[in-house]
Amino acid sequence: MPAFQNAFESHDHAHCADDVLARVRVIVQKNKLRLTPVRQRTLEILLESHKALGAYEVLERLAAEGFGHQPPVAYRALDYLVEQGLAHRIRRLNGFAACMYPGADHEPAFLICKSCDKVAETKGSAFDPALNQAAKTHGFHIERSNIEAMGECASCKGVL
Amino acid sequence: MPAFQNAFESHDHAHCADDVLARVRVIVQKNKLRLTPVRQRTLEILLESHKALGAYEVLERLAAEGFGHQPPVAYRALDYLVEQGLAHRIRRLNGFAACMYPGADHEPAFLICKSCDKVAETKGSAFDPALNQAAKTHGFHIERSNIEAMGECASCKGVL
DNA sequence: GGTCGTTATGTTATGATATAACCCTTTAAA
DNA sequence: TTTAAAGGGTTATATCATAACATAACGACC
Ligand SMILES: [Zn+2]
Ligand SMILES: [Zn+2]
Ligand SMILES: [Zn+2]
Ligand SMILES: [Zn+2]
Repeated sequence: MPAFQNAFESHDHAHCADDVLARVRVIVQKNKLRLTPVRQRTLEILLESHKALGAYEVLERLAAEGFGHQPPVAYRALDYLVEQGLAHRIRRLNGFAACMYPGADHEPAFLICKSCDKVAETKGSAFDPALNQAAKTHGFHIERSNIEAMGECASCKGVL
Repeated sequence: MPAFQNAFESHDHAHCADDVLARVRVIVQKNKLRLTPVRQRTLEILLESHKALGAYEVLERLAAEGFGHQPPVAYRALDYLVEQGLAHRIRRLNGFAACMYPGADHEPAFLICKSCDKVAETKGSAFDPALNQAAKTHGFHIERSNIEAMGECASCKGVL
């Protein structure tokens, strides 16, 4: 288990990203995933920063590197990563972010800084208890939940 | 306080919607809101069902009733309702739903049935404790949070 | 009531996001 | 080595959202 990295603070991000990639490689082996060149590069691009990227931003990068130039190229790679739990979709930003806890079987939740646009993923493992309670009351079976919190990170708050 | 209505079960929805509208009227008075004809109709349209509506679906309805025919007409009315807390945006569905607890100062959370597309809003009042904890760890100040849970309602599960 | 800044509502045009449908290539299984 | 399934490229189009501008209604004030 890696040391906790605060996405909002400056840190050795190369190490931070490599660490995720190392865990991804294990999962790829274990689950016999086909992490093809486009998919691999897409994941690496997402891992370059703690910001969520739009599909078209990813596409630009891929195209510049010799992959296809059309939207489905990016969407397919991104969708695959999301399906495999290696990336998450951040609806509020119409964007995608690499999963920081691949293989950890968690309900993703995100802290999104409105000032610097960085995104931190939290590794909660279960659903919000209040949500669970509500589901029970409604007779509803939750399969997936998405939590996106908007606010401001400490670094940005300090600057203001 | 109105009786709890399970959005997924059949119920006296006319009463359910009227009840919300009654509470909206109080808020409009109290906060001196300008619930103009387009805005009022937009809210009523959202209240017709427990499904989230896309902006263009709302627009179609408004246009048919003599209001403007262009997207900004719908988006402006919807954005206003959201700003005033009378409606919520459901990012996962690219849609909007009337707030079922107007004036109740709550962090909205939604249960979305993948089969019948109905949406139930829960009246949790505070942030997810795990999310709060994560925010604390990250030195992050949460302003708003959105919780959207996908799954299946009891009615639909029974049918399958 | 008339003046005037603010808010509201309509328009046209465009931007941004996402998917459908098709074709050929690669992969891995029989 | 044949063959079905998955991948990756294309063109075209669907869907969602906003920018920019013009006119009309409102409301505070004199
Ligand atoms: Zn990092
Ligand atoms: Zn920040
Ligand atoms: Zn109802
Ligand atoms: Zn249902």
